[in-house]
Amino acid sequence: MMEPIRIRSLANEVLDRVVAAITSGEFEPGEKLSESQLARQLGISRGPVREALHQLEGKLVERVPRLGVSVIQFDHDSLQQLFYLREALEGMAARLAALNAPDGWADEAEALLRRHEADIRDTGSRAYRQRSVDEDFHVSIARAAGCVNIERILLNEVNFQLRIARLKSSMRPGRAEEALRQHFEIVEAIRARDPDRAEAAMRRHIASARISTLAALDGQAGKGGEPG
Amino acid sequence: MMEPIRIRSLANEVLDRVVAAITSGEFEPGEKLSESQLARQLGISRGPVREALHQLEGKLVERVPRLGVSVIQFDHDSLQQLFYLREALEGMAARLAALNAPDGWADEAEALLRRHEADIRDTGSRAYRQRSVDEDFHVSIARAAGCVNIERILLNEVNFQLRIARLKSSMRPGRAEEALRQHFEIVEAIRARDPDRAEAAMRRHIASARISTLAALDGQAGKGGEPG
DNA sequence: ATGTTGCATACTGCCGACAGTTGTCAGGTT
DNA sequence: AACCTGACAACTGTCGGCAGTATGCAACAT
Repeated sequence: MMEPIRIRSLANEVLDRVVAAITSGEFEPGEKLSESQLARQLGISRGPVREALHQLEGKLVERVPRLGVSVIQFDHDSLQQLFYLREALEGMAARLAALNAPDGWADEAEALLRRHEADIRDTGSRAYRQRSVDEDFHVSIARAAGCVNIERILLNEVNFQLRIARLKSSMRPGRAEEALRQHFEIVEAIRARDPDRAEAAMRRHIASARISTLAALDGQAGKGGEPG
Repeated sequence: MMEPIRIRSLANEVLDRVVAAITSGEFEPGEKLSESQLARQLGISRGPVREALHQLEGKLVERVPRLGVSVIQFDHDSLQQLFYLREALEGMAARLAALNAPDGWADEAEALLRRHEADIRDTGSRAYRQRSVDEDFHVSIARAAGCVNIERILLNEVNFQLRIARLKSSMRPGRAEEALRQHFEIVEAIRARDPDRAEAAMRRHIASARISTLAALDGQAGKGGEPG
């Protein structure tokens, strides 16, 4: 098969690596990232590194003029705001998916959820796989909505920040099953072509995820304690 | 008053100029922007120009690897999607504003709307001033919401694209008055601290703006005709 | 006439280097 | 001992230049 050759610039490569490093916890929140140092470590010039870091500004890193960039930090407020943003965007995505999703979409999504269901039943370790499936589900809805703006923001901003947040807060027992039920509700509303119900179901889902995640974060924050 | 000195890099300066040039129609949609040419015209190196264009990627310009950037084009679909994005984000912003806005906010917003009302009554030319006031109103709500994520996206993505769209479609007679009434409804809902009503009012407002704008665009498209 | 090949031009992606600025720390001062 | 001072190191912002690639055009083959 003659697949088209993917053109990957160095800046793109650096972008992927930095995103992976931050979302995997290799770079800690608040850590300062030096253009020069990264360039030396990667064996390339500062130009592509600079480009990649600029593309992540406001998403995964913060910039201070003449001082450089540092990995964003998450406090209670900014995490709450991230969930509000998700509720708005993914709610609208679910609404548009109910209107625009292709006919076979609901069946495929349901198959995905069945696999997810089996995963939860089989293995007690619900850590990574479940999160990956969960991401796939939400990404699938964003694609089905057919709105490139929303899809881009969810992919390049929300998901990245969400992965950082997930590094810190573990899931509460029972939350996976609850989320799965809500996912089924969303798919059914989209299958029924009911935009109001689809948006409402998605917003309930995100809202309960917000409450659960913030509670988990607060519990861990109390356990870990803060310096000072 | 000791205002903080704004540190402006060349890249920032270029960013502002390019945004102004695109949103004022100096660069037409689809026009190719050459890094080298812009750098020569501005009398600087290609570095800052490159940076600025990268920051506008996906917002005001499109990039094709090894080919460069060109000003984004708006068809019916992408404009509709822009309004869906607005409806989601600004609806949530209105909801959060109803919850978080400081006490004096509603009075200030109402004063802004009164000035807007006077403008509409006094002058028949509702072109620029009205649009500026309209922008101020929506920006004010985004700020009052206290959600930096939503505020940033509205400011750096939605508003820019909206200005391009406004270059092409003129307002229908009576639309300004309708929009003003809807603005008052939104402010009243926020003053009453009623998040459901605030979000619903804002979404009705954006939805009617969407219908009006798309109708105006289609009418002009039929008049102008398309090549081919 | 149509399609292919080769070349000239302009541009993007990338690099190494320089100026100005910021943070740090030794050394001296009060 | 605490504070100020000045130099050193590292980094960001910017620049000019080089290699590889895409566009347009002319010459050639079919």
